Amino acid sequence: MTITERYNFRQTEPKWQAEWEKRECFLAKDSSDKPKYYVLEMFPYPSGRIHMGHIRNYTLGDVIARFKLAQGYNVLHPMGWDAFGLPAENAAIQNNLHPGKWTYENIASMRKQLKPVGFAYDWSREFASCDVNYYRHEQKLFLDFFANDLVYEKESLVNWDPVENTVLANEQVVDGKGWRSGAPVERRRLSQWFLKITDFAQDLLDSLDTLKGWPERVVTMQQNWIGRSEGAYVHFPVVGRSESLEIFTTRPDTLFGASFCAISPNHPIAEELAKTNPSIASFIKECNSLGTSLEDIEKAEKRGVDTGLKVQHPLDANWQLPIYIANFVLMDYGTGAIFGCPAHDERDHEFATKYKLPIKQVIQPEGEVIDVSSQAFTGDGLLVNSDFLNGLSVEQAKQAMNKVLEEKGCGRKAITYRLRDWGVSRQRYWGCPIPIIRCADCGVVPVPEEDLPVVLPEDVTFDKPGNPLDHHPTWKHVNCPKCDGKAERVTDTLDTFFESSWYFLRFCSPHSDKPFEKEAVQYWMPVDQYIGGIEHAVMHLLYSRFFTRALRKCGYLNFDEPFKQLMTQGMVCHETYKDSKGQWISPDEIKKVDCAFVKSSDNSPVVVGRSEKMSKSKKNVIDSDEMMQSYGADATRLFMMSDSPPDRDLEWTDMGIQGVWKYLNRIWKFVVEAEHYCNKSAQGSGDKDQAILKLLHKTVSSGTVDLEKFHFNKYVARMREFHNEFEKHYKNLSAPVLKTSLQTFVQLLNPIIPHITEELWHEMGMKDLLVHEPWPKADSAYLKDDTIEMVVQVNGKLRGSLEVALDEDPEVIKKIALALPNVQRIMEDKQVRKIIVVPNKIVNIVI
RNA sequence: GCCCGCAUGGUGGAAUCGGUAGACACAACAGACUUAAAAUCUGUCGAUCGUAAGGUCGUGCCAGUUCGAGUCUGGCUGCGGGCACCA
Repeated sequence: MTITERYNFRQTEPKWQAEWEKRECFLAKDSSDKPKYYVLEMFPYPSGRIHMGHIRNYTLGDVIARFKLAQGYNVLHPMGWDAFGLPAENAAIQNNLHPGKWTYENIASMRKQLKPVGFAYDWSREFASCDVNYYRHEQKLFLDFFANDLVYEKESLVNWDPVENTVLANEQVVDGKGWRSGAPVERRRLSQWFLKITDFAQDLLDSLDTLKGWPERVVTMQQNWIGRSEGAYVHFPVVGRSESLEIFTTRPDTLFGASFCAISPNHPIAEELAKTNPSIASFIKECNSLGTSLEDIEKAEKRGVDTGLKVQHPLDANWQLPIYIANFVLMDYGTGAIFGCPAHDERDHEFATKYKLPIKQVIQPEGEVIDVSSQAFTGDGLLVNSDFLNGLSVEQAKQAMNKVLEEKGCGRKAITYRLRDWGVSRQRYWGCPIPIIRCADCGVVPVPEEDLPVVLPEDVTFDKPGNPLDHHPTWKHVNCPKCDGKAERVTDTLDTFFESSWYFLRFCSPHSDKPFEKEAVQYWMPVDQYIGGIEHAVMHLLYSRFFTRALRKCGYLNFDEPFKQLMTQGMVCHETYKDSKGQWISPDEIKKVDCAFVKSSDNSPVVVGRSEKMSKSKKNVIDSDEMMQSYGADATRLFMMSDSPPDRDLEWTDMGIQGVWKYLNRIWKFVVEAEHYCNKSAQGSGDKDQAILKLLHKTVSSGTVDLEKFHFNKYVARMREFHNEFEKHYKNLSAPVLKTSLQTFVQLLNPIIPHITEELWHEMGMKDLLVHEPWPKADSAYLKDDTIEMVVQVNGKLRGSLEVALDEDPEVIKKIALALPNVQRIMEDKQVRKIIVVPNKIVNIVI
């Protein structure tokens, strides 16, 4: 076998990677005559191994980067590490390793895995967010936010493990218990730092309309997350007390249908009552054992306890309502108190039925009989049993009620948002220290800028629970920058979403001694194409949108939206397997015998399960290194791109990667052979030349559109279609047509399989690198057809087809269609009622 | 519980604006080459009736709009993502 017969990726791939690096093909220049293009994939958490989900994410970005490079853009395509986070601390506890050591070792091994895939990254811009040179700037940004009134401190609820005396992440609460101690968690108040994202709620909502390049579902999810609602605050005087209970409602129109008020278990009144009332205290304790996760709270059975307290109806002094403490009322939303109208709200209805509270109908839909005792009616209608609101529509009633509430001084119209301010305090070591000092005399004192960075101490221990920064013997003890008296650092670190909210700005000028250079950000931002998982649809993307607004307020930049276009990719899945004992087993522990899988070790039968997201727990992870070794980067890349569209899940299969590998060899063999054929001075026929040129230009034209829309799987299919046709006829082409067609074909494949195409380009005797070649352009002269095929239907059913000139007269088409034998046969002697002609597409005869 | 998606042959998917359902592949089957296997090449490949021409059914389920629905509307079912301290 000669070298040209089989493609040797083990030699080729490293060779061209070295060449690209040597010639600095992918270094982004901070100024250029070319238009700029910033393509970014969500930077990875350095968990230790590159998995297939990473490879898919980065291949998507890489194909775009290479395509845009060829199209003549100045491309920025960077890579870095989202390196702070909980897993590093867990590893530290388990293996007695420093989180920093663990993290940097992981980064090194992941970088080593990533390089052989041949991504067109500008590696000179790489950084890890746990580098002091990254987080020192983050501290500066925090201080600027502080100075610009975007930071404040307030008490909020956390999950507390009473045995370990530690704050737990939601993930660390399993069935209401601490994951290590097994102790039931408690909700506990803790003073925490918050960013005022709600200052921008309306703007974050309004600007979503401008994000035309975002998937609609992500926009909808953000809209719902921000959750603007118009309603009213209403004061209910508490009977026998001087205070009143303030509630928020979106349905002031139903105020005359009120039958109870409910407050959160964490409402001040509830907590006060708990001090003297043991049954209330135990109910609150039970509610608190649910932890802080909204999901758990809302899934739990709706329960309440009567406080014994009564409120007066704001519009009728003789009407009293009970106050309940209810487990579904959240302290974080509105005022932590609601009024219940069971007839017109499902949750209130459920609650009222359970505690035998009155259900009073106040809305009557027109021309419909309803029974609110059995089911809440939430639709539109006219107000009844409601004093001055009677006869009004829901919308009119809302306005009328708001007006009266305001006049009587017992309420006011208000707009609220579901969005809450962003709590950024974490009681953990492996994060960016919050640069604040507490002084007994001066209070809260920000760390002076010249004292930055506040560096994480290296000498920490993880032998006891809680925050090592808090335990550290010396770190937190400092002198107050104002009065020089004894003071303490805040030992909380920032939420890791903080790092990922501005890293895309840092990539524009990663070596700057400021957070970023204004000019560089001005030039590169916004990110033209951002790519990552749908799981980040709300939080990360919303925080980043908030950050640019906050930075704008601080004078750092002058735009609001960081990501012009967004692509959300699906997961990488694999079949799952279980052995005869029902234990998960991995794909490399099994083998195929007579169409069924058995365990390699003992030939026992294996149960094949459905395809699921690759995860360690289900043992269906395919190692990227193994694929690199067996099939190489191009094959892995091609498989990633050719099967599923980017936003859907991709199922990794052994057969699939093998098929792609075979195809790479077919490309190799074909191009090499055809190239030889060029030199045999082939004599082509004009007909075949024209036909292949037509197909070639059509392929270039529609292929370019596919790439622009990120329809990579269709793009690959189109290339194969062209290849199939080309391979059939290449021996009948003239040498010049064969040559250009081959070159264009190789070039079109380049963004997806860059190594083999670079090698073929070289084999074809081209002097420069293929990555330097401009993207091919389609000649419109080849794109038009003179005649087209039209389909003929009778009553919407396919009955035949006809070939006519482009834009043929509809009357002519009708005649030809009616004359078709199959149409004649179906019609028999029936009358034509109507004929619909859709130009150049279809004829439908209605009989 | 709430919010957001998705569902097309044995499998992954294609169908640009409501206009030929199944492009391009994978698997399978048959054949060629081979001592044999692999590789490669050729052919078949939604179901069903029919010798064929051709017909009927078919895009998770039930309705609806339309000359025409995978695509639009309403109602379900199943699966997935998110729910604020996993990243």
